[in-house]
Amino acid sequence: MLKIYNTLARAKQTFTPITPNKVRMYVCGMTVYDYCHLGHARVMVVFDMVARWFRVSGYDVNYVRNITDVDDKIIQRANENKETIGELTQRFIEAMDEDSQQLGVVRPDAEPRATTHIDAMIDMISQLIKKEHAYQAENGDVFYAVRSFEGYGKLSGKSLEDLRVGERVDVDTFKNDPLDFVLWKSVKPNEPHWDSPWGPGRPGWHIECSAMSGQHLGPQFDIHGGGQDLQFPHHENEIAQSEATHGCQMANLWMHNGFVRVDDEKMSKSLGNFFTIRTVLEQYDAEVVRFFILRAHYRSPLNYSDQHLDDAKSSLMRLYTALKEHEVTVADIDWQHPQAVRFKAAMDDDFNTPEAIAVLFDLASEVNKTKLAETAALLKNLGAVLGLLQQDAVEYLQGKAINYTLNAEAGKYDLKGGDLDFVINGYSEKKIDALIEERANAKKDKNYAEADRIRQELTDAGIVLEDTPQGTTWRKV
RNA sequence: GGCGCGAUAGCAAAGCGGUUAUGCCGUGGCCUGCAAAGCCAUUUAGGCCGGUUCGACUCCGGCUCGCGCCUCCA
Repeated sequence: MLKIYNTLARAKQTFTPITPNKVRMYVCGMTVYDYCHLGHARVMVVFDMVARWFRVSGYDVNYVRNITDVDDKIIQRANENKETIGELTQRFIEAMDEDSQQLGVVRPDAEPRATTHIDAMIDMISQLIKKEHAYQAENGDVFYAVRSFEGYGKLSGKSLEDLRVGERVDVDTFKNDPLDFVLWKSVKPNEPHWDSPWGPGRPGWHIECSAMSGQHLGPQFDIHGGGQDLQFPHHENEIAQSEATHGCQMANLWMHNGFVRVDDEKMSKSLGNFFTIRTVLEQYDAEVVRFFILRAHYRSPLNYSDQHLDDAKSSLMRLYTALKEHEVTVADIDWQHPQAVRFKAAMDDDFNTPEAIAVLFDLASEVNKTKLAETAALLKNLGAVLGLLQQDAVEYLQGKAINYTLNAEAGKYDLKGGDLDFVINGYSEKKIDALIEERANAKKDKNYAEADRIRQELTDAGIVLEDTPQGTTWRKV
Protein backbone atom coordinates (compact mmCIF):
# COMPACT_ATOMS: atom_id res chain seq x y z
CA MET A 1 0.00 0.00 0.00
CA LEU A 2 1.55 3.23 -1.17
CA LYS A 3 1.78 6.07 1.30
CA ILE A 4 2.70 9.59 0.33
CA TYR A 5 3.32 12.67 2.43
CA ASN A 6 0.62 15.17 1.55
CA THR A 7 1.59 18.78 2.19
CA LEU A 8 -2.07 19.65 2.37
CA ALA A 9 -2.61 17.28 5.28
CA ARG A 10 0.89 17.57 6.73
CA ALA A 11 0.92 13.79 7.04
CA LYS A 12 1.60 10.62 5.14
CA GLN A 13 -1.58 9.30 3.58
CA THR A 14 -2.49 6.15 1.76
CA PHE A 15 -2.67 6.95 -1.90
CA THR A 16 -6.07 6.41 -3.43
CA PRO A 17 -6.42 7.36 -7.08
CA ILE A 18 -9.50 9.23 -8.26
CA THR A 19 -9.88 6.74 -11.08
CA PRO A 20 -8.81 3.18 -10.23
CA ASN A 21 -5.34 2.35 -11.55
CA LYS A 22 -4.83 5.79 -13.01
CA VAL A 23 -2.66 8.60 -11.74
CA ARG A 24 -2.91 12.14 -12.97
CA MET A 25 0.07 14.19 -11.86
CA TYR A 26 1.01 17.78 -12.53
CA VAL A 27 4.45 19.16 -11.68
CA CYS A 28 5.60 22.74 -11.94
CA GLY A 29 8.51 22.75 -14.31
CA MET A 30 10.98 25.30 -15.44
CA THR A 31 10.95 28.93 -16.40
CA VAL A 32 13.19 28.79 -19.41
CA TYR A 33 15.44 31.82 -19.48
CA ASP A 34 18.65 30.14 -18.35
CA TYR A 35 20.29 26.75 -18.00
CA CYS A 36 18.81 24.39 -15.44
CA HIS A 37 20.66 24.14 -12.16
CA LEU A 38 20.89 21.28 -9.68
CA GLY A 39 17.70 22.36 -7.98
CA HIS A 40 15.85 21.83 -11.24
CA ALA A 41 17.67 18.52 -11.66
CA ARG A 42 16.23 17.42 -8.36
CA VAL A 43 12.66 18.19 -9.36
CA MET A 44 13.08 16.39 -12.65
CA VAL A 45 14.72 13.33 -11.13
CA VAL A 46 12.45 13.10 -8.11
CA PHE A 47 9.21 13.24 -10.03
CA ASP A 48 10.63 10.97 -12.70
CA MET A 49 11.26 8.47 -9.92
CA VAL A 50 7.71 8.98 -8.67
CA ALA A 51 6.23 8.42 -12.13
CA ARG A 52 8.39 5.33 -12.60
CA TRP A 53 7.29 3.85 -9.31
CA PHE A 54 3.63 4.41 -10.14
CA ARG A 55 4.16 2.66 -13.46
CA VAL A 56 6.01 -0.24 -11.86
CA SER A 57 3.14 -0.45 -9.40
CA GLY A 58 0.75 -0.96 -12.27
CA TYR A 59 -0.73 2.49 -12.62
CA ASP A 60 -1.53 4.16 -15.87
CA VAL A 61 0.23 7.48 -15.41
CA ASN A 62 -0.49 10.79 -17.01
CA TYR A 63 2.38 13.00 -15.99
CA VAL A 64 2.27 16.66 -17.02
CA ARG A 65 5.17 19.04 -16.41
CA ASN A 66 4.70 22.56 -17.68
CA ILE A 67 7.13 24.99 -19.25
CA THR A 68 6.87 28.66 -18.37
CA ASP A 69 7.89 30.43 -21.52
CA VAL A 70 6.69 33.96 -20.80
CA ASP A 71 7.37 35.99 -17.69
CA ASP A 72 9.24 39.06 -16.45
CA LYS A 73 12.65 37.46 -16.44
CA ILE A 74 12.27 35.91 -19.85
CA ILE A 75 11.22 39.25 -21.31
CA GLN A 76 14.07 41.04 -19.60
CA ARG A 77 16.65 38.51 -20.73
CA ALA A 78 15.37 38.50 -24.29
CA ASN A 79 15.55 42.28 -24.41
CA GLU A 80 19.09 42.20 -23.09
CA ASN A 81 20.03 39.69 -25.75
CA LYS A 82 18.13 41.59 -28.42
CA GLU A 83 16.20 38.49 -29.40
CA THR A 84 12.57 37.43 -29.23
CA ILE A 85 11.32 35.52 -26.22
CA GLY A 86 10.56 32.67 -28.62
CA GLU A 87 14.18 32.42 -29.68
CA LEU A 88 15.38 32.60 -26.11
CA THR A 89 12.98 30.05 -24.68
CA GLN A 90 13.47 27.63 -27.56
CA ARG A 91 17.19 27.59 -26.88
CA PHE A 92 16.77 26.87 -23.19
CA ILE A 93 14.05 24.31 -23.74
CA GLU A 94 16.48 22.40 -25.93
CA ALA A 95 19.16 22.71 -23.27
CA MET A 96 16.68 21.49 -20.65
CA ASP A 97 15.81 18.48 -22.80
CA GLU A 98 19.48 17.59 -23.13
CA ASP A 99 20.04 17.91 -19.40
CA SER A 100 17.04 15.83 -18.44
CA GLN A 101 17.90 13.16 -20.97
CA GLN A 102 21.39 12.96 -19.52
CA LEU A 103 19.93 12.45 -16.08
CA GLY A 104 17.87 9.53 -17.29
CA VAL A 105 14.62 11.39 -16.91
CA VAL A 106 11.78 9.92 -18.92
CA ARG A 107 9.87 12.62 -20.76
CA PRO A 108 6.61 13.59 -19.10
CA ASP A 109 3.51 12.65 -21.08
CA ALA A 110 2.84 16.30 -21.79
CA GLU A 111 4.91 19.45 -21.47
CA PRO A 112 2.43 22.25 -22.02
CA ARG A 113 3.76 25.73 -22.58
CA ALA A 114 2.20 28.88 -21.22
CA THR A 115 2.21 30.72 -24.54
CA THR A 116 0.10 28.05 -26.21
CA HIS A 117 -2.54 28.13 -23.48
CA ILE A 118 -3.36 31.82 -23.36
CA ASP A 119 -6.97 31.15 -24.41
CA ALA A 120 -7.52 28.76 -21.54
CA MET A 121 -6.10 31.34 -19.16
CA ILE A 122 -8.31 34.11 -20.52
CA ASP A 123 -11.29 31.84 -20.18
CA MET A 124 -10.44 31.10 -16.58
CA ILE A 125 -9.88 34.73 -15.71
CA SER A 126 -13.25 35.60 -17.23
CA GLN A 127 -14.92 33.03 -15.05
CA LEU A 128 -13.14 34.33 -11.99
CA ILE A 129 -14.30 37.86 -12.73
CA LYS A 130 -17.84 36.64 -13.29
CA LYS A 131 -17.76 34.84 -9.95
CA GLU A 132 -16.36 37.97 -8.35
CA HIS A 133 -13.08 36.40 -7.37
CA ALA A 134 -11.22 38.78 -9.64
CA TYR A 135 -11.43 42.39 -10.74
CA GLN A 136 -9.81 44.73 -13.20
CA ALA A 137 -7.95 47.59 -11.54
CA GLU A 138 -7.60 51.17 -12.80
CA ASN A 139 -4.25 50.46 -14.43
CA GLY A 140 -5.85 47.69 -16.51
CA ASP A 141 -4.35 44.77 -14.62
CA VAL A 142 -6.66 42.02 -13.46
CA PHE A 143 -6.18 40.85 -9.90
CA TYR A 144 -7.38 37.90 -7.90
CA ALA A 145 -9.19 38.99 -4.75
CA VAL A 146 -7.53 36.78 -2.20
CA ARG A 147 -10.06 37.41 0.53
CA SER A 148 -12.86 36.16 -1.69
CA PHE A 149 -11.49 32.64 -1.42
CA GLU A 150 -12.26 31.05 1.86
CA GLY A 151 -9.57 28.42 1.90
CA TYR A 152 -6.73 30.77 1.15
CA GLY A 153 -3.66 29.63 3.07
CA LYS A 154 -4.71 26.04 3.59
CA LEU A 155 -1.73 24.60 1.73
CA SER A 156 1.01 26.72 3.21
CA GLY A 157 -0.57 27.08 6.63
CA LYS A 158 -0.55 30.84 6.43
CA SER A 159 -3.24 33.14 7.63
CA LEU A 160 -3.93 36.35 5.76
CA GLU A 161 -3.52 38.34 8.93
CA ASP A 162 -0.02 37.09 9.57
CA LEU A 163 1.44 37.63 6.13
CA ARG A 164 3.89 40.52 6.20
CA VAL A 165 2.79 42.39 3.20
CA GLY A 166 5.08 45.06 1.94
CA GLU A 167 7.92 44.08 4.19
CA ARG A 168 10.16 43.04 1.38
CA VAL A 169 8.41 44.29 -1.70
CA ASP A 170 6.56 47.45 -2.56
CA VAL A 171 2.82 47.23 -2.42
CA ASP A 172 1.05 47.73 -5.71
CA THR A 173 -1.26 50.66 -5.11
CA PHE A 174 -3.76 49.53 -7.71
CA LYS A 175 -4.72 46.45 -5.73
CA ASN A 176 -7.83 46.45 -3.55
CA ASP A 177 -5.93 44.41 -1.05
CA PRO A 178 -2.16 44.23 -0.84
CA LEU A 179 -2.29 40.44 -0.88
CA ASP A 180 -4.15 40.20 -4.16
CA PHE A 181 -2.09 38.79 -6.98
CA VAL A 182 -2.11 39.52 -10.68
CA LEU A 183 -3.92 37.36 -13.21
CA TRP A 184 -3.46 39.56 -16.25
CA LYS A 185 -0.90 42.30 -16.79
CA SER A 186 -1.76 45.00 -19.25
CA VAL A 187 0.79 45.55 -21.97
CA LYS A 188 3.87 47.69 -21.48
CA PRO A 189 6.24 48.97 -24.17
CA ASN A 190 8.52 46.32 -25.70
CA GLU A 191 6.65 43.44 -24.21
CA PRO A 192 4.97 40.50 -25.92
CA HIS A 193 1.21 40.64 -25.56
CA TRP A 194 -2.04 38.96 -26.43
CA ASP A 195 -5.52 40.39 -26.92
CA SER A 196 -8.01 39.88 -24.16
CA PRO A 197 -11.32 41.26 -22.89
CA TRP A 198 -9.25 43.51 -20.63
CA GLY A 199 -7.11 44.83 -23.40
CA PRO A 200 -3.77 43.61 -24.73
CA GLY A 201 -1.50 42.14 -22.11
CA ARG A 202 0.01 38.96 -20.81
CA PRO A 203 -0.85 36.45 -18.09
CA GLY A 204 0.43 36.51 -14.55
CA TRP A 205 2.54 33.63 -13.47
CA HIS A 206 0.15 31.56 -11.35
CA ILE A 207 -2.76 31.39 -13.77
CA GLU A 208 -0.90 29.28 -16.32
CA CYS A 209 -0.65 26.27 -14.04
CA SER A 210 -4.32 26.43 -13.11
CA ALA A 211 -5.31 26.69 -16.75
CA MET A 212 -2.95 24.02 -18.04
CA SER A 213 -3.57 21.49 -15.28
CA GLY A 214 -7.28 21.97 -15.79
CA GLN A 215 -7.03 21.52 -19.52
CA HIS A 216 -4.71 18.50 -19.45
CA LEU A 217 -5.84 16.70 -16.30
CA GLY A 218 -9.28 18.07 -15.52
CA PRO A 219 -10.56 20.21 -12.64
CA GLN A 220 -9.59 17.60 -10.07
CA PHE A 221 -6.55 15.36 -10.30
CA ASP A 222 -4.43 13.17 -8.05
CA ILE A 223 -1.09 14.79 -7.43
CA HIS A 224 0.42 18.21 -7.80
CA GLY A 225 4.15 18.51 -7.24
CA GLY A 226 7.00 20.94 -7.28
CA GLY A 227 9.81 22.44 -5.27
CA GLN A 228 9.20 23.46 -1.70
CA ASP A 229 9.61 27.13 -2.56
CA LEU A 230 6.53 26.99 -4.75
CA GLN A 231 4.29 26.08 -1.86
CA PHE A 232 3.67 29.74 -1.21
CA PRO A 233 2.56 31.75 -2.97
CA HIS A 234 2.49 29.87 -6.25
CA HIS A 235 0.64 26.73 -5.24
CA GLU A 236 -1.58 28.54 -2.79
CA ASN A 237 -2.61 30.84 -5.61
CA GLU A 238 -3.16 27.96 -7.99
CA ILE A 239 -5.57 26.42 -5.51
CA ALA A 240 -7.40 29.73 -5.11
CA GLN A 241 -7.75 30.10 -8.88
CA SER A 242 -8.69 26.55 -9.76
CA GLU A 243 -11.00 25.83 -6.87
CA ALA A 244 -12.81 29.14 -7.23
CA THR A 245 -13.26 28.46 -10.94
CA HIS A 246 -14.28 24.82 -10.83
CA GLY A 247 -15.90 24.60 -7.44
CA CYS A 248 -14.10 21.40 -6.54
CA GLN A 249 -10.84 20.38 -4.97
CA MET A 250 -7.92 20.90 -7.34
CA ALA A 251 -5.32 18.27 -6.41
CA ASN A 252 -5.95 15.60 -3.80
CA LEU A 253 -2.33 15.43 -2.80
CA TRP A 254 0.52 17.92 -2.89
CA MET A 255 4.13 16.80 -2.99
CA HIS A 256 7.05 19.15 -2.41
CA ASN A 257 10.67 18.20 -2.78
CA GLY A 258 13.38 19.69 -0.59
CA PHE A 259 16.00 22.16 -1.71
CA VAL A 260 19.45 21.57 -2.99
CA ARG A 261 21.80 23.54 -0.80
CA VAL A 262 25.32 24.87 -1.02
CA ASP A 263 27.15 25.40 2.27
CA ASP A 264 23.85 24.87 4.05
CA GLU A 265 22.12 27.62 2.14
CA LYS A 266 19.41 27.17 -0.42
CA MET A 267 20.73 27.02 -3.98
CA SER A 268 18.82 29.62 -5.90
CA LYS A 269 19.05 31.98 -8.76
CA SER A 270 18.51 34.98 -6.55
CA LEU A 271 21.39 34.02 -4.27
CA GLY A 272 23.52 33.27 -7.29
CA ASN A 273 25.01 30.23 -5.60
CA PHE A 274 23.76 27.74 -8.17
CA PHE A 275 25.56 25.15 -10.24
CA THR A 276 24.07 24.37 -13.60
CA ILE A 277 23.52 20.77 -14.51
CA ARG A 278 25.87 21.05 -17.44
CA THR A 279 28.67 22.47 -15.32
CA VAL A 280 28.39 19.56 -12.93
CA LEU A 281 28.25 17.09 -15.80
CA GLU A 282 31.62 18.31 -17.02
CA GLN A 283 33.04 16.77 -13.90
CA TYR A 284 30.71 13.92 -13.02
CA ASP A 285 28.86 11.24 -14.88
CA ALA A 286 25.16 12.06 -15.10
CA GLU A 287 24.28 8.82 -13.39
CA VAL A 288 26.40 9.86 -10.42
CA VAL A 289 24.30 13.01 -10.18
CA ARG A 290 21.09 11.00 -10.41
CA PHE A 291 22.36 8.61 -7.76
CA PHE A 292 23.39 11.55 -5.59
CA ILE A 293 19.85 12.93 -5.77
CA LEU A 294 18.10 9.64 -5.09
CA ARG A 295 20.29 8.53 -2.19
CA ALA A 296 18.65 11.27 -0.14
CA HIS A 297 14.96 11.30 0.65
CA TYR A 298 13.12 13.67 -1.68
CA ARG A 299 11.81 15.84 1.14
CA SER A 300 15.17 16.28 2.87
CA PRO A 301 17.59 19.04 2.11
CA LEU A 302 20.40 17.90 -0.18
CA ASN A 303 23.77 19.51 0.30
CA TYR A 304 25.86 19.86 -2.80
CA SER A 305 29.64 19.61 -2.70
CA ASP A 306 32.40 17.92 -4.63
CA GLN A 307 33.06 15.71 -1.67
CA HIS A 308 29.49 14.42 -1.71
CA LEU A 309 29.58 13.85 -5.44
CA ASP A 310 32.86 11.96 -5.07
CA ASP A 311 31.25 9.86 -2.38
CA ALA A 312 28.31 9.14 -4.65
CA LYS A 313 30.67 8.24 -7.45
CA SER A 314 32.52 5.68 -5.31
CA SER A 315 29.27 4.21 -4.10
CA LEU A 316 27.86 3.82 -7.58
CA MET A 317 31.11 2.19 -8.63
CA ARG A 318 30.56 -0.50 -6.05
CA LEU A 319 27.18 -1.35 -7.54
CA TYR A 320 28.51 -1.46 -11.08
CA THR A 321 31.49 -3.54 -9.98
CA ALA A 322 29.14 -6.18 -8.64
CA LEU A 323 27.43 -6.22 -12.02
CA LYS A 324 30.44 -6.36 -14.26
CA GLU A 325 30.95 -10.10 -14.36
CA HIS A 326 27.37 -10.82 -15.22
CA GLU A 327 25.59 -10.63 -18.51
CA VAL A 328 22.26 -9.42 -17.27
CA THR A 329 19.24 -9.34 -19.46
CA VAL A 330 16.29 -7.24 -18.56
CA ALA A 331 13.62 -9.40 -17.01
CA ASP A 332 10.59 -9.22 -14.82
CA ILE A 333 11.28 -8.68 -11.17
CA ASP A 334 10.40 -11.44 -8.73
CA TRP A 335 8.55 -9.32 -6.21
CA GLN A 336 8.45 -12.28 -3.82
CA HIS A 337 12.21 -12.13 -3.36
CA PRO A 338 12.95 -10.92 0.19
CA GLN A 339 15.06 -8.03 -1.05
CA ALA A 340 12.45 -7.04 -3.59
CA VAL A 341 9.87 -7.08 -0.82
CA ARG A 342 12.09 -4.76 1.17
CA PHE A 343 12.61 -2.53 -1.83
CA LYS A 344 8.90 -2.28 -2.49
CA ALA A 345 8.12 -1.56 1.14
CA ALA A 346 10.67 1.26 1.09
CA MET A 347 9.29 2.80 -2.09
CA ASP A 348 5.73 2.44 -0.88
CA ASP A 349 6.69 4.39 2.22
CA ASP A 350 6.69 7.87 0.72
CA PHE A 351 9.30 6.96 -1.89
CA ASN A 352 12.07 6.09 0.54
CA THR A 353 14.81 5.85 -2.07
CA PRO A 354 17.69 5.85 0.48
CA GLU A 355 16.31 2.62 1.92
CA ALA A 356 15.65 1.24 -1.58
CA ILE A 357 19.25 1.99 -2.49
CA ALA A 358 20.44 0.26 0.70
CA VAL A 359 18.70 -2.83 -0.68
CA LEU A 360 20.73 -2.44 -3.83
CA PHE A 361 23.94 -2.46 -1.80
CA ASP A 362 22.88 -5.55 0.10
CA LEU A 363 22.19 -7.24 -3.21
CA ALA A 364 25.61 -6.18 -4.46
CA SER A 365 27.22 -7.82 -1.44
CA GLU A 366 25.24 -10.94 -2.15
CA VAL A 367 26.34 -10.95 -5.76
CA ASN A 368 29.97 -10.53 -4.76
CA LYS A 369 29.73 -13.43 -2.38
CA THR A 370 27.57 -15.86 -4.28
CA LYS A 371 28.32 -14.86 -7.87
CA LEU A 372 24.72 -15.74 -8.63
CA ALA A 373 23.53 -14.38 -11.96
CA GLU A 374 19.93 -14.15 -10.83
CA THR A 375 20.90 -11.97 -7.90
CA ALA A 376 22.83 -9.73 -10.26
CA ALA A 377 19.75 -9.62 -12.46
CA LEU A 378 17.58 -8.57 -9.54
CA LEU A 379 20.09 -5.87 -8.66
CA LYS A 380 20.07 -4.49 -12.15
CA ASN A 381 16.32 -4.71 -12.53
CA LEU A 382 15.60 -3.02 -9.23
CA GLY A 383 18.15 -0.43 -10.27
CA ALA A 384 16.08 0.13 -13.39
CA VAL A 385 13.10 1.03 -11.26
CA LEU A 386 15.11 4.00 -10.03
CA GLY A 387 16.58 4.71 -13.44
CA LEU A 388 19.99 3.48 -12.28
CA LEU A 389 22.50 0.79 -13.29
CA GLN A 390 21.33 0.44 -16.87
CA GLN A 391 24.63 1.16 -18.56
CA ASP A 392 26.95 -1.66 -19.51
CA ALA A 393 28.93 -2.16 -16.31
CA VAL A 394 32.33 -2.48 -17.95
CA GLU A 395 31.76 0.55 -20.12
CA TYR A 396 30.55 2.53 -17.17
CA LEU A 397 33.60 1.62 -15.12
CA GLN A 398 35.84 2.54 -18.01
CA GLY A 399 34.23 5.93 -18.13
CA LYS A 400 33.03 5.55 -21.68
CA ALA A 401 29.59 7.00 -21.16
CA ILE A 402 30.78 10.30 -19.79
CA ASN A 403 33.37 10.65 -22.49
CA TYR A 404 30.92 9.87 -25.25
CA THR A 405 28.70 12.58 -23.94
CA LEU A 406 31.30 15.23 -23.44
CA ASN A 407 32.97 14.69 -26.74
CA ALA A 408 30.09 13.84 -29.00
CA GLU A 409 29.48 17.47 -29.68
CA ALA A 410 33.06 18.01 -30.75
CA GLY A 411 32.54 15.19 -33.21
CA LYS A 412 35.25 13.11 -31.65
CA TYR A 413 33.20 10.05 -30.96
CA ASP A 414 30.41 8.17 -32.54
CA LEU A 415 27.61 8.08 -30.00
CA LYS A 416 26.02 5.10 -31.68
CA GLY A 417 29.06 2.94 -31.10
CA GLY A 418 31.26 1.61 -33.87
CA ASP A 419 34.95 2.09 -34.16
CA LEU A 420 35.65 4.58 -31.46
CA ASP A 421 38.93 6.17 -30.75
CA PHE A 422 38.15 6.22 -27.12
CA VAL A 423 40.62 8.22 -25.06
CA ILE A 424 41.42 8.80 -21.40
CA ASN A 425 44.09 11.42 -20.80
CA GLY A 426 45.72 10.67 -24.10
CA TYR A 427 45.47 6.89 -23.76
CA SER A 428 43.30 5.28 -26.39
CA GLU A 429 41.71 1.92 -25.74
CA LYS A 430 44.14 0.41 -28.24
CA LYS A 431 47.09 1.88 -26.41
CA ILE A 432 45.80 0.63 -23.08
CA ASP A 433 45.35 -2.85 -24.49
CA ALA A 434 48.85 -2.80 -25.93
CA LEU A 435 50.31 -1.77 -22.60
CA ILE A 436 48.35 -4.47 -20.83
CA GLU A 437 49.81 -7.03 -23.20
CA GLU A 438 53.29 -5.65 -22.72
CA ARG A 439 52.83 -5.93 -18.99
CA ALA A 440 51.54 -9.48 -19.31
CA ASN A 441 54.72 -10.41 -21.15
CA ALA A 442 56.85 -8.70 -18.55
CA LYS A 443 55.01 -10.63 -15.85
CA LYS A 444 55.56 -13.88 -17.74
CA ASP A 445 59.29 -13.11 -17.73
CA LYS A 446 59.02 -12.30 -14.03
CA ASN A 447 60.14 -8.80 -14.87
CA TYR A 448 57.97 -7.27 -12.17
CA ALA A 449 59.82 -3.98 -12.22
CA GLU A 450 58.70 -3.41 -15.79
CA ALA A 451 55.19 -4.70 -15.07
CA ASP A 452 54.86 -2.28 -12.19
CA ARG A 453 56.26 0.56 -14.25
CA ILE A 454 53.58 0.04 -16.87
CA ARG A 455 50.90 -0.12 -14.27
CA GLN A 456 52.20 3.04 -12.65
CA GLU A 457 52.21 4.79 -15.99
CA LEU A 458 48.56 3.94 -16.45
CA THR A 459 47.72 4.79 -12.87
CA ASP A 460 49.18 8.21 -13.42
CA ALA A 461 46.85 8.57 -16.37
CA GLY A 462 43.86 7.67 -14.21
CA ILE A 463 43.60 4.08 -15.40
CA VAL A 464 43.49 1.26 -12.87
CA LEU A 465 44.51 -2.26 -13.82
CA GLU A 466 42.94 -5.27 -12.20
CA ASP A 467 44.46 -8.73 -12.58
CA THR A 468 41.90 -11.50 -12.55
CA PRO A 469 42.12 -15.21 -13.26
CA GLN A 470 40.64 -14.41 -16.67
CA GLY A 471 43.31 -11.85 -17.44
CA THR A 472 43.84 -8.18 -16.81
CA THR A 473 41.00 -5.69 -17.04
CA TRP A 474 41.03 -1.96 -16.59
CA ARG A 475 38.79 0.80 -15.36
CA LYS A 476 38.84 4.52 -14.93
CA VAL A 477 39.87 5.76 -11.53
C1' G B 1 6.55 39.05 14.10
C1' G B 2 3.71 34.59 11.92
C1' C B 3 4.11 29.62 10.04
C1' G B 4 7.00 25.22 9.06
C1' C B 5 11.23 21.76 8.90
C1' G B 6 15.56 19.64 10.90
C1' A B 7 19.58 18.13 14.64
C1' U B 8 22.11 10.27 13.92
C1' A B 9 29.00 8.08 14.07
C1' G B 10 35.16 11.38 10.30
C1' C B 11 31.50 12.38 5.92
C1' A B 12 26.66 11.17 3.77
C1' A B 13 22.04 8.98 5.00
C1' A B 14 17.63 5.49 6.68
C1' G B 15 14.61 2.37 9.60
C1' C B 16 13.24 1.08 14.31
C1' G B 17 10.38 1.27 21.85
C1' G B 18 14.64 -3.88 23.13
C1' U B 19 18.05 -7.74 17.97
C1' U B 20 24.14 -5.54 11.99
C1' A B 21 20.81 -0.07 8.46
C1' U B 22 23.46 1.24 4.07
C1' G B 23 27.43 3.80 1.38
C1' C B 24 32.17 6.57 1.41
C1' C B 25 36.57 7.11 4.41
C1' G B 26 39.96 4.71 8.34
C1' U B 27 42.30 0.22 10.59
C1' G B 28 43.65 -5.26 10.69
C1' G B 29 43.43 -9.79 7.95
C1' C B 30 42.51 -13.06 3.52
C1' C B 31 43.42 -13.00 -1.67
C1' U B 32 47.62 -11.01 -5.12
C1' G B 33 54.60 -11.43 -7.43
C1' C B 34 52.96 -6.44 -5.80
C1' A B 35 48.37 -4.01 -6.45
C1' A B 36 43.15 -3.16 -7.56
C1' A B 37 38.47 -5.19 -6.84
C1' G B 38 36.21 -8.52 -3.62
C1' C B 39 35.66 -11.12 1.06
C1' C B 40 36.20 -11.35 6.60
C1' A B 41 36.84 -8.47 10.95
C1' U B 42 36.86 -3.72 13.16
C1' U B 43 36.97 1.72 15.23
C1' U B 44 33.47 6.40 15.16
C1' A B 45 26.39 7.42 16.69
C1' G B 46 21.91 9.67 17.87
C1' G B 47 22.41 18.43 20.14
C1' C B 48 21.10 19.56 25.61
C1' C B 49 17.64 18.91 29.94
C1' G B 50 13.54 16.52 31.89
C1' G B 51 9.28 12.92 31.49
C1' U B 52 6.69 8.18 30.12
C1' U B 53 8.55 2.96 30.15
C1' C B 54 11.14 -3.05 32.72
C1' G B 55 13.73 -0.66 28.53
C1' A B 56 14.18 5.40 24.15
C1' C B 57 18.24 7.33 19.01
C1' U B 58 12.98 5.92 18.38
C1' C B 59 7.17 8.48 22.19
C1' C B 60 6.01 13.37 25.16
C1' G B 61 7.58 18.35 27.07
C1' G B 62 11.16 22.24 27.36
C1' C B 63 15.76 24.40 25.72
C1' U B 64 19.75 25.41 22.30
C1' C B 65 21.37 25.61 17.45
C1' G B 66 20.61 25.40 12.08
C1' C B 67 17.45 25.98 7.84
C1' G B 68 13.14 27.42 4.98
C1' C B 69 8.58 30.24 3.59
C1' C B 70 5.95 34.99 4.43
C1' U B 71 9.14 39.02 -2.90
C1' C B 72 10.86 36.09 -8.17
C1' C B 73 12.81 31.18 -7.17
C1' A B 74 12.58 23.85 -8.27
